[in-house]
Amino acid sequence: MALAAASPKTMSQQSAALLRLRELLLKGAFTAGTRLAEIPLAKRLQVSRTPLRLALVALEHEGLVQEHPTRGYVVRQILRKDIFETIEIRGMLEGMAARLAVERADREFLGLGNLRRSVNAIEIALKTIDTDTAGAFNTYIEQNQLFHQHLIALAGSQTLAREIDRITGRPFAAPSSGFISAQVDLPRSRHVLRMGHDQHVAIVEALERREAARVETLMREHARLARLNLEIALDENVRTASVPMLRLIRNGEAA
Amino acid sequence: MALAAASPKTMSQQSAALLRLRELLLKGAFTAGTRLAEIPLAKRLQVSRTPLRLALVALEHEGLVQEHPTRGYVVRQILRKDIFETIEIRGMLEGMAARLAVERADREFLGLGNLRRSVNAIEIALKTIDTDTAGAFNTYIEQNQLFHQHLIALAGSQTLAREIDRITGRPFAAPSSGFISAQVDLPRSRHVLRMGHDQHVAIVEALERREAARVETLMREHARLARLNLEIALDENVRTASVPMLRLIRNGEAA
DNA sequence: ATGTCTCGAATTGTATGCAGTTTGCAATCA
DNA sequence: TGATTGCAAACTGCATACAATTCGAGACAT
Repeated sequence: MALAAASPKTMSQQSAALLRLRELLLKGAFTAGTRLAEIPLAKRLQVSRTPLRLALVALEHEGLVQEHPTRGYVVRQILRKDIFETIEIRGMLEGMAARLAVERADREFLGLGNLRRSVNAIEIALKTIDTDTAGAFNTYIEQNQLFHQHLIALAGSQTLAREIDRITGRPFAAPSSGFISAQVDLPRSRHVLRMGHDQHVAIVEALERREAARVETLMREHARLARLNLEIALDENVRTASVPMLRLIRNGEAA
Repeated sequence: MALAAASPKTMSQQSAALLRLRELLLKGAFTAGTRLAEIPLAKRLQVSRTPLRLALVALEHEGLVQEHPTRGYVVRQILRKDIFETIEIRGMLEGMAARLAVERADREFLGLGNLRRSVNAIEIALKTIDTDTAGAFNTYIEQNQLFHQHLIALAGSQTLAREIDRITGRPFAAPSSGFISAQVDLPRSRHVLRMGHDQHVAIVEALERREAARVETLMREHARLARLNLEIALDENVRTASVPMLRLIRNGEAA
């Protein structure tokens, strides 16, 4: 076999399976609860069953699939509740990161420049939001991601960074370009961008002043924008055709 | 203890490998950085390489082992810094759990009885701490674990419970019987028990009064006792013979 | 003596065969 | 008609063989 045509370098089959399967899951290619039969899935991903198995174990720890008691793995269903809680957890962790950044007295915030750059870029983009809505959204998503990355780096905690990474990978836990840009047309979503920007400004200010408790609270609240976004999307019935991942969401209790 | 999730009847080879290897790692059977060669390890764990591999993937996500870029897995080294950060994260998450417990207005805290029972049991045990030190320690460890479990259950968040479980499984992130009981003879450690108990009392009180912010802060601080414990152990040079896991800890930066 | 290159042994990553279960279907019975 | 049981197909979990890499030892050149 070894038809590694698609991979640029020599990527292990396991990584290939992991990446491709994760992408499929996040794209919502399966409905919640679907059994992931190994043989057809292996064929689809162009790997054999062994590396696929390894990928499934990894994805279980990422919370995207679930071990079926008697039979392999199934696509994990995502309850709204789960998403909201995950967002809240992300807020806690990023809040902690912001606090740690302040508490590290050793560095003189050399990294604040990066944060300011992102904030400025968003500020400029937002001025043209009515004429170039898509562009403003794209800039926001891009620079927002950088903002968060830099802030987490400032915390100087490898451990925390890892955890945030894990959480952020969960569906809808953090703004993803595919999801957000589906909402470009909604006025309410535009307003969310402005709110996010204003929060960024406040966060940078709090960091400058070394206001640890404040910046922690601000980051927590900032994370909750993801919740607001999701609620808007569900309210407005964003067509699931453009965001098939939405189909994974269930309202009620666990089924 | 969802970490011990396994079917009692037919334990899969994978679960067996996972449990036994985790135990070995947490016992400090390997020094940090040791390469985990598959063939001898498989022999030692009485499983074949395939399930062992799956267990290693799982353990990587738990943070106990690390993938070597070119060659299998190595035992992850634990920096003091990592431990302290992990403890802090646990405090954040448990604080969130306590807050959620308060915020859930639907239940009338039916579970507070469990918490009170644990608190009372510890209270009684502490009265005999000078005559039956070991017994008091054991009771504390046992009931403390229950206390935390019940509190987390009160939060009613499966997602959060999972994350806390993950974090708690990390070495030294939470009081473990093997570690704590090695400190029975230290007066400072006895004092830590009393502090922990006093905090439990305050936590229950805050829950009763539905003081969300207070209980969150209390839980955070409560987690930091684990840090204090570790520092005492390192200060007093608790013999690594009795807690070989201590050998995994390194002080400096990543090596 | 030090550094580099080559070759061999050992180890990992992958594929696949096999056995034990589970599931779905169908036939039988109430 | 509905439920139950038995059977066959399919699938998972595991072990192992095979191939591709990597590491180390030793020789050779500088």
